[in-house]
Amino acid sequence: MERNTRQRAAIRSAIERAGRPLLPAEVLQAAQVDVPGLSLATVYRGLKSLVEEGAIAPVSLPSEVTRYEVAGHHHHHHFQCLSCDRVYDVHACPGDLGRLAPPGFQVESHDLTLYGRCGPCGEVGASKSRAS
Amino acid sequence: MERNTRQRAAIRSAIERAGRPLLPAEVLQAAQVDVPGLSLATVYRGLKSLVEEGAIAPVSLPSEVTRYEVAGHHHHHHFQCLSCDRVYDVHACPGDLGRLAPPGFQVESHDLTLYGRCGPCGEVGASKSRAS
DNA sequence: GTAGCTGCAAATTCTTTGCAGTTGT
DNA sequence: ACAACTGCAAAGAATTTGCAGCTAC
Repeated sequence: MERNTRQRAAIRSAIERAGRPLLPAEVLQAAQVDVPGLSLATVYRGLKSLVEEGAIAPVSLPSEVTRYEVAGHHHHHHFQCLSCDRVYDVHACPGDLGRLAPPGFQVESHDLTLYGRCGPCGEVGASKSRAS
Repeated sequence: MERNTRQRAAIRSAIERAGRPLLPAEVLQAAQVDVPGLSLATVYRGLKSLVEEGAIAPVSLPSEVTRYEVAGHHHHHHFQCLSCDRVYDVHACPGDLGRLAPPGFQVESHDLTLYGRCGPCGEVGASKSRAS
């Protein structure tokens, strides 16, 4: 079974504090506040085991490296800001998409990603400035 | 400007014949029928320049390597078979998704991916057999 | 005390690039 | 002719893994 190490706690805590899906590199940076010597390999191993125990969930978007967020949200989708690249949860769903598939195709699930300008970026009118 | 080489013609032709989005490795395999010595590096270079001249379009799905299909289709989405991993076009769209975003978020575009069992796989009941 | 964890470095996978030789136009 | 293209091998970027030492239980 899993042990309760400082590293694992720091990884989990970093994701919980963020409130939005984080990249492995962002998790590393945030978790190094608690555990300065933390390595990226440990972050990857921690992320994998936290996903397996159901504490966090992977968020995979087209052309993007997999991010991670706290698990337990119900079915939801994501919004990616075209300006800062940050990803946000969208707790809404068009629903009933099975009818869109070609005849003979059986739909079991779906992923939806919205793209545009997020609240913070819309306010300041920043153009393609990376997230902090 | 671009030159008309056997390699480029073979790459383009492989994608046109497929009728569905192909992985770079699938393009290589299909194009090697025309040009046996074709290298993967040339496939990548050819794909990039064909995208730039608008002949083909990249298809990027969550957790998947970018595939390529012929350009010119109007707005559409994709279906990925959970059994054979192949990707198909879906010429339908739920439309009007801007209302799903949080207040203050501006939606400009969206990506939708359906998952399930494709026609061919549904018929034979194959379980997780890779595409040919 | 010991099995599981950690950091480091090396290995993997996918994609890009440098280079010297080849080929359209 | 000459610039664009090609194959090969090496370089990159993201992720995984082998290993020897560390640590929670």
